[in-house]
Amino acid sequence: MAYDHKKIEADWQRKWKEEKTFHVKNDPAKPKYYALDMFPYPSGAGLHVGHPLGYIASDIVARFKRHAGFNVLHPMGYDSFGLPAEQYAIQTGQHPAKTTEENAARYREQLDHIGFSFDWSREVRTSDPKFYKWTQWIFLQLFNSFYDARTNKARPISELIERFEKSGCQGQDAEVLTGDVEEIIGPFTAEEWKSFSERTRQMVLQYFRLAYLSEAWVNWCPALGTVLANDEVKDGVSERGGHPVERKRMHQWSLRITAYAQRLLDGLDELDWSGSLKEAQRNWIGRSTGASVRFAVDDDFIEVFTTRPDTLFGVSFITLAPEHVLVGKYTTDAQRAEVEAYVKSATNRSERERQAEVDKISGVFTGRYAKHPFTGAEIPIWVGDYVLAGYGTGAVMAVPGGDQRDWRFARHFDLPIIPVTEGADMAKGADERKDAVICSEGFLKGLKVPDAISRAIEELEKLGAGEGRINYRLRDAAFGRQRYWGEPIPIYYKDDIPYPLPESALPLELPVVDKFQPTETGEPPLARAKQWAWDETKKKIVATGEGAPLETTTMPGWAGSSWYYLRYMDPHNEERFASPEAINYWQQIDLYIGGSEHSTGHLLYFRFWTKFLYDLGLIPFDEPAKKLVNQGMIQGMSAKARVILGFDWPGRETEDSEPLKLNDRKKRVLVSSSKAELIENDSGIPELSQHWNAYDGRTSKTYFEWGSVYVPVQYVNGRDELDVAELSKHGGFEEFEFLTETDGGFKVLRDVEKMSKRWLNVVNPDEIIERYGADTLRLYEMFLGPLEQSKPWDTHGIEGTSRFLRKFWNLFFESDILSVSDVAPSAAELKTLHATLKKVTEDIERMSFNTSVAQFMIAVNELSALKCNKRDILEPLTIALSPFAPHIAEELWKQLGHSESISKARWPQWHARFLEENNFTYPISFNGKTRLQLEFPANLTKDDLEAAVLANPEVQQRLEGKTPKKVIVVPKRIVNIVL
RNA sequence: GCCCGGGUGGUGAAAUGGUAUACACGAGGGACUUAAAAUCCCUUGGUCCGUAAGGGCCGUGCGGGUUCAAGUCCCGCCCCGGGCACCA
Repeated sequence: MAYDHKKIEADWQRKWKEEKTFHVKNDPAKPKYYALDMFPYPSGAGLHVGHPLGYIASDIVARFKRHAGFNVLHPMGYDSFGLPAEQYAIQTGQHPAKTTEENAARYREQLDHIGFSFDWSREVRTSDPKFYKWTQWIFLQLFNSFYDARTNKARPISELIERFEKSGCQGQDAEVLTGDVEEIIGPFTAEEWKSFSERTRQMVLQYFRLAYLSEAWVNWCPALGTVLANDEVKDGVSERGGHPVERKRMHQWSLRITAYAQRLLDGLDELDWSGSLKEAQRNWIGRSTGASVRFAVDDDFIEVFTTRPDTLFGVSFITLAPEHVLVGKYTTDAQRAEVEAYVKSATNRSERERQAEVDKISGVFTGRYAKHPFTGAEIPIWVGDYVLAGYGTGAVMAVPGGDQRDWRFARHFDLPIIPVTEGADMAKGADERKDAVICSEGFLKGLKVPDAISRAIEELEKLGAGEGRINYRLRDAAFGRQRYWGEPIPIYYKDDIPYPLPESALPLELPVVDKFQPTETGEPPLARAKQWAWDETKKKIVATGEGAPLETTTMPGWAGSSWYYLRYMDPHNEERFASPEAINYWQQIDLYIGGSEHSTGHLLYFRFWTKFLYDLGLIPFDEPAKKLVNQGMIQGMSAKARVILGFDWPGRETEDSEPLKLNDRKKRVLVSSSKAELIENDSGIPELSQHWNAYDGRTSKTYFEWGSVYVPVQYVNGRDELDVAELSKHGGFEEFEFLTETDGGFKVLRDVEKMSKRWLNVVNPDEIIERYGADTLRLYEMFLGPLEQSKPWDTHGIEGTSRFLRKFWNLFFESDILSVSDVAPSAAELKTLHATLKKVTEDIERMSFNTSVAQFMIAVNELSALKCNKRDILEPLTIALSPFAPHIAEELWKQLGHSESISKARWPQWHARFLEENNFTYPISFNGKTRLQLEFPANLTKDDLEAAVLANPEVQQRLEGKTPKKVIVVPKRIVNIVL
C-alpha cells in the first residue's frame, strides 16, 4: 500500500467526526488539562499558513496529554463581533450576521482539513445571543459593583449604599476615584446622603461603579465614527485602518480596570508567561511611586504628582495641562484672552501632532501664583501642552534643575532654573541622576536622592501638604462603541440617569435597523431601531419613544473574549454562564496560545474580568491562564522581479534634464536579476534595443533607473526562478515582457515580509494540504523553528517533512504489503526507540517541537538503515508520532490491527536502561582543542581513565615527553590535557 | 531615549559551560531508468599544506574578561526585530 495522504486524511477526519472521538465530558474521576487557543475573528480572507501555527502546537500538547491519561478540554470558537463585517455591511447592506456565518463556515472547513482534535460540540461565538446574554450579564455585575478599597476587592454596590446611609462618604471611600481626569467628589455625611435626590445619588454612585458612565476624554475617530480604547490607537491613528484620532470629551461607558492596577501587577509574578509579555503588561500598568503635593492657591490648591519630592526646593513654576479643570478658574483677567486662545489651539492639536512635534515648546502664563509648601515662595502657574491631562493629576511641579522637559520649558520662557543636585551644570541641562546628592538649602541638603525622597514625604505629611503616593499609567477602559455589530449594553435611561435592565430581559438582542451607519444626527446605528425602548412596568422592549430609551452604543470587541474561556467549560448552560461544577472541574487554562499582539489589550481585560468574577465568588481562581505562549509570526517570502523604469547617459541631447522615462503604453520589461547586473554594467544587451530604440543611440555608459514588481510566490521555485509560462496562465501580467537569462531562467529577488495579499506572498494551507497532506503541513510548521520565534515560510522546504512521512510509512511495508515482524528488537533498535521517546517526551513538555520533529527524522533514518520492521519498535513510535501527524498514525495503528483510535493509546514510557552504552568515545583535547578521540569503557573511574589516556601512544606522541600541568577528566564527557 | 527578544553555513536552524554547525532545504557528484519523476548513495563553514592517506590554521555580530574549556557566563559596543515613550 502506498502512502495516500488524501484518502487517509479524509477517512480519519470523517471517522473522528462520526465517532465523536474528541468530544470531552466533565469527568471528575480523571485529571483535567485545559489547552486553549486564542479564538480567531473569522475574516473574509480565510486562513493562511501562519494562522494555524499556534493551533498545531496546542493540538500536539492536547493530544499528548490525552495519551498521558488526562481529560483534555481543547475547544475552538469565534470572536465573531467586529469591524470588518460591519464595514462590509455598510457597503453592501448585507447583515453582518450573514457574512460572519459564511466566514465562520469557511474557517471551519479549513480547520477541519488540518486535523485538529477540537471538541466542536463546545464551539462558542461571541455574536450568538445565547453567548452574549452572559457577556451582558457580567456587564450588569460590573455595573452593580464597586471596588472596596478597604478589603481590596469588588463588592456589590448595595453594600456601598448601606455604608453611605450609615456613615456617609469619608476617608478611604473618597479615594477610590481613579480613571480619567475626573472632578473629585467631596466627602459627605450620612445625613447629606439621605438628603440627596435620587438623581444626585445615582450621579454619585457613577463614581464608584466598576462599569460607569462618565464625562471623559476619549479617543474619537471620525472616520470610523467611534471611540477607541487607548490600545486601539497607535501613533495617534487608529490601529485598524490608520485613521486620525482626536481627543474629545463625551459621555462614555468605561470599566474601572484601574481599581485592579496593583493586583494586575502583582498577579504577574506567579504566572508562567514569557518575560517580555509580563514586562509589556508592567509597562502598560506603569506603576510609579512618589508623592502627591498640594500647592496652595489662596484658599484653594493645586495637587500634583511627583516621583521626585526630593527636588521640591527646585520648583520654579507649576504647569497645568491645557485640559485641566483649574485652568479657567485660575487665569487672571489680564491673561484670559491669551490663555483661552492657547487652550483652544492645544486641544485642537491632535494627539498625533502633539507627539510628532515634541520639540515644539509652547505654553502660557495664567497670571496666578501658588505658594511653595516649604519656602512659602510665590510659584507662577503656567499652562503647557507637554503636560498630559490623563496622567497623574494633569499638573506638574516643574523642576528645571532635575527634569529635562521642565528645563527646556524654563529655558524657552526664561524662567528660573534652580540647581537641586551637587555637581550639576544648569547650562547644559537638567540633572536626572538618581544617585546624586541634594544641594538645596534646608533639611534635604547633603542627602542622597532616595533618602531625600523619604525625608521630603515626611515633611510634607507633617505640614499636611502632601503624602506618599503610588500612581499608575493604566487608564480606565472605554467600553462603548458607536457601532452596530457588538453586544448591546443592557442599560436604559430615566431622566438621563442609566439604570440596568433586569436579568430577565437578557439577552438584549441586537435590534433590526434599516442601515448600519450612524444616523444623520451622528447617533450610533442602534438609534435607527424602531423597537428600542424599555417599558419598566411591562418589563419588555417596546417601540422607540414609548418607553425609557435604551443605550445605543455597543460593547467593544474585547468584551466577549474577556470571559469566553469559562463558557467552553459548560457551553450550553441556560441558567448560568457556566455551572460551578464545570468551573471547579476545569479551573484555569493550563496552556493558552496566541499572538503577541494581544499582550496589553485582550490579556489585560481577560485578567481583569477573571479577578472581578473571583471577587464576587463566582469562580475559585483569580488568574485565567497559568501558562501562556506567544507563537511567532510566520512571514511571507515575497518575490520581486526587477523592472527598468528609465535610463539615461551623460551627454544625451535632451530638452530637459529628466532621464528618459519609458513609455507606459509600451510593454514593461521585467528583467531577471542576474541579467540586471549585466545591464547595469552596460555590457551591451542586444535585447534592450528591441524594446527601446533610444538605447542604441547611447554614447557613453548608461545609467538605469530600477524598480521592482511583486510576482506571486507560488510560481517561484527553490532556485528563486520564476515560472514565466505558469505566471502567464495566471493572468494579470499581460502587460509585461520578460528578459530571461541565456538558459531561459528568470531569477527574482526574495524578501521576508509580512504575509499579505498586497505582496502576493500569501500561502494558503488548502493548497499545501491538497499537494502534501495535513500531516506534512503540521510537521513542517513545527519543523520551521522554535514556536515563539518569527520565521519566513518557504514552501520548498516542505519536501523534507514529506519525505520523512513516506519513509516512516515504508518502515511498515514491503512492496506495498504490510510487513511487520514480531521478532524481538535488537539493542540498537531499542536504543533508537527510547532515545526518541525520551527526546520527544521532554521536548513536548518544553514546547520545543522543531527538535522533536528532527528526532523523529533521525529515528526513521536509523531504523531504515537497520531495516527495522519490528512491531515492538514501530508501535510505540507510532503513538509518539500521533500528536504531530495524527492521520498517518491512526491509519498505521489500524493496519497494525488495532480497532480503537490511537488517541486512546497510552503514551509509551522511555527507559534509561536501553540508552546505556558499554563504551564511551572520549574527545581528547589539548588546551581545550579537540585533537583525537579514544574509546573507553563507560564505567572507568576518573583515575583509571586519566592513566589510560596518558598511556595512549598517540597522546604520548603529542606530549613529546612533557608532563601535562593538569588533566581534566569529566566522565562520559571529555578529557582535557593542559600543557 | 527606556524595556524586552535576537545575531551561528547559501537557507530554516541544533547544541544541561565539555567534539560548534544535529535535522532539513538548496547545491554539486553518482546509481537506477530509453528518458523523466520518484527513490537511494556520496560531498557540502572558510582557508592552507599534501599526488594521496592525512594534517595545520581560522571560525557562532565586534572588542575585552572569567575558566582547564565560552555560541553558552561577565563587562563594553554594533546591528536587526518587537513593545513603550513629553508618564512628571
